[in-house]
Amino acid sequence: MGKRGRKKGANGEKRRSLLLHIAAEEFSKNGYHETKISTIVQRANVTQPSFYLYFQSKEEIFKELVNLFHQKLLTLVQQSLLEKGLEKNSLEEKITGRITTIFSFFQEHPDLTQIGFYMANESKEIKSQIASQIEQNLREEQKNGYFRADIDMHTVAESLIGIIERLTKTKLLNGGTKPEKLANEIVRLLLYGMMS
Amino acid sequence: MGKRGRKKGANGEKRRSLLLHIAAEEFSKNGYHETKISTIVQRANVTQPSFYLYFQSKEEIFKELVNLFHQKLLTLVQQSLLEKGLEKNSLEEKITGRITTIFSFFQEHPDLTQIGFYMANESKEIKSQIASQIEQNLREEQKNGYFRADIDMHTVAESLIGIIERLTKTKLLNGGTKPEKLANEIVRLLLYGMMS
Amino acid sequence: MGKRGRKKGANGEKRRSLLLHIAAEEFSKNGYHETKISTIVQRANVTQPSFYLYFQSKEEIFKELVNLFHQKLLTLVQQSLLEKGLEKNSLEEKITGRITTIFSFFQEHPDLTQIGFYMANESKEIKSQIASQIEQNLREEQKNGYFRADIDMHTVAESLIGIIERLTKTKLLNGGTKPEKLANEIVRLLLYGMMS
Amino acid sequence: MGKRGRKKGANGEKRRSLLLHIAAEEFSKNGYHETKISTIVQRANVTQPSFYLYFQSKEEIFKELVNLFHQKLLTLVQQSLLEKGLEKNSLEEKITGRITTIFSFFQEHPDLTQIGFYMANESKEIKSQIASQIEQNLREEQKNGYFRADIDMHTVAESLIGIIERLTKTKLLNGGTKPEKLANEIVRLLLYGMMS
DNA sequence: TATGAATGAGAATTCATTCAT
DNA sequence: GATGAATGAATTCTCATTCAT
Repeated sequence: MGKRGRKKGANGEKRRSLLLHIAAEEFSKNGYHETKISTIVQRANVTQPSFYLYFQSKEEIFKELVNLFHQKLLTLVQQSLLEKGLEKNSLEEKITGRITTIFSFFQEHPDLTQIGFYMANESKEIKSQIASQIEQNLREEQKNGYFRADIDMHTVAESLIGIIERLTKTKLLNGGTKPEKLANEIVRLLLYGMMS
Repeated sequence: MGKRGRKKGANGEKRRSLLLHIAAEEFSKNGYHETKISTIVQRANVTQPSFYLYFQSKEEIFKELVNLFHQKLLTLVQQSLLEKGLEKNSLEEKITGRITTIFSFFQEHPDLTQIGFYMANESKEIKSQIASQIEQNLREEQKNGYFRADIDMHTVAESLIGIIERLTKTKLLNGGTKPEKLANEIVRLLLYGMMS
Repeated sequence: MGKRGRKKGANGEKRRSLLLHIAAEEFSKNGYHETKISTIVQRANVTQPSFYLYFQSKEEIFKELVNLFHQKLLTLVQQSLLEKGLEKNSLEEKITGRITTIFSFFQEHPDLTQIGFYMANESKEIKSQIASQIEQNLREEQKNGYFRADIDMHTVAESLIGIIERLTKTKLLNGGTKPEKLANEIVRLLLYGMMS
Repeated sequence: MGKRGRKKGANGEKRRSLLLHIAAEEFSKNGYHETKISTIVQRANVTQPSFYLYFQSKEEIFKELVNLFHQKLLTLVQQSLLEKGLEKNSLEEKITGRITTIFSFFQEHPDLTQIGFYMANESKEIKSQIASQIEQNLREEQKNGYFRADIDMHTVAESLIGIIERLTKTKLLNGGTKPEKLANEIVRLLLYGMMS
């Protein structure tokens, strides 16, 4: 009996989580509108009303996935700033480390990334937030004389987001390039430029 | 004679073009699925069947807009390579010129850009095509010794696309930054890097 | 001027007749509902409103084709009864001749036959009429002692119609069997039966 | 247990079957195109989407009816060949029995017959199949010397199908003539012919 | 808690037919 | 007489969501 009570909840959590997982896959693969609740529940071996036991609506489950992504990413970025190990590194290493972290995260959560970073309406704000975070860091370092003073760090931060956005799609998720390598390349490009 | 020549389609062409224009706005603003044929025709003061007089389906009109964008962009990029004026310029000026051209084009056709560069399935290929074009140019210039030999031009080209993609959204179409300024900033960034 | 007046009418007749011909083909091939006015006018190189210059509606042109078939068939059957040549023939030859006439007619007008004999609502009545005509003939001959008295000529007539109906489809229009041969076979079957 | 077993679908099956039944009536009465889903669901006291709960499309439900007819008819014809009772009968009785069986079936399922035997595209093949079955039987009996050797059994089989087709419409379904009587008449006609 | 069954609300598309010139 | 353009009126089908049990 006690068992029953616990079991139920546990099962419920499992189901919810399964639905969430499958939904992520479907949204990521097919987009919001092309994803059907019917498909999700079928894949989860659950009836349609059950779905609504766990989620209020299609939009709601989508939002939840977006928030999940957002949360995780935010935590990550904030932690990344605090990492002790970085302190001993050179500036280049530091920056590369941070970007690697982001790429790694994207690689580990391709579906969430696809949803939260590319498909959601909130993507805009999520990116802005990250961009803003990056900008702050860079400004700090610029103030410390590491970077040329005539560079607009807003543009740099936005550019970096753009690069990450693009390379994540073309080289990380598709091409399977390693996060470290990717980070390295773009940091060198941005730090030293292309001129010989 | 004049009458005869105009006989077929003058009016129809106008309607068609109006529908196309409105559709571009709607798709651009609301996305494919949220755009309803009913809205388009209402705005054009036409009945629904009229729509099907000019376009085979919702998908078809969307595709037409994507193709329009693709065509125009391709022409632009190819012309941009041939422009005489550029010959006398320095490398930096040349590259800046080319990127300015792209930004200007996007600015002139915000709806088409939104559709063809961001929303369409074909976007992937369109960007790849442009990236590939850019890569070729850069390689050439690299061969001529303008750029460091150890830089992977594929990554650079992709990065550039990413930057363009992002800045177009955040600074060009939204913020109203001038194409020239934008191009200038990113070219300087990529050529000389951030290091002081 | 006189020329013009005549020309117009002549052209009109030609067009009308062309439309009628094409319509027959389309109806025969695709059935009533699957046949689109748009297809007919396209094939005839005519605009849609022109169609309505010659025919009141889709139904009307279909009916006209049915009537055409009906008329021709009726004329044929009535003539067939009067044919002098038959008088000298034996009964078997006479009957065979009549049926051959019908098969030949169907073979010459496959589209009209398909429409009037198989597709139209009126088919029922057309067939009944022919059946009734045949029945009368047979009764006459029965009265004259040619046929067994205990045979119900209504059933025979209906059966004959059924046979004609079926063989026209399977052996005449499709298989290309000759009208004479077909008529011969079924007349011998009906007259002498299968028993050895 | 009983409850559990019934749990899934009892009600649904009823609805489905009701829809199927009504659809048969509508198709049979009005033909494929004139039959509207809206009419079917109205008559079944169900909303339109419910229809799509049970059938994929209008075409699908039509096909299902055709298959139903086909299946039943096939089973019937095959069983009819095996019937023990026939063995003791004379040839005439045997054949009459078989044809009676077919007529009876048509009489019991007038809507399915109308659909599967007259309206469907597959009708052609269904009839061919039956014709072929009949032909085989007759050939066998011909080989055994019951029938004249110079008779083409293909033509006979096709003729018989034609007769059945026609008499079913005019005398069985409309006129209400008894299957036995009908079968008797046509068998006698075909076996002994009309000549006195 | 779970599910079989149902539906409200809408969306795209089709086609015969007719204006207006 | 002819046509480019337009439309009224349907019709099939979809899908997220919710009853009733």
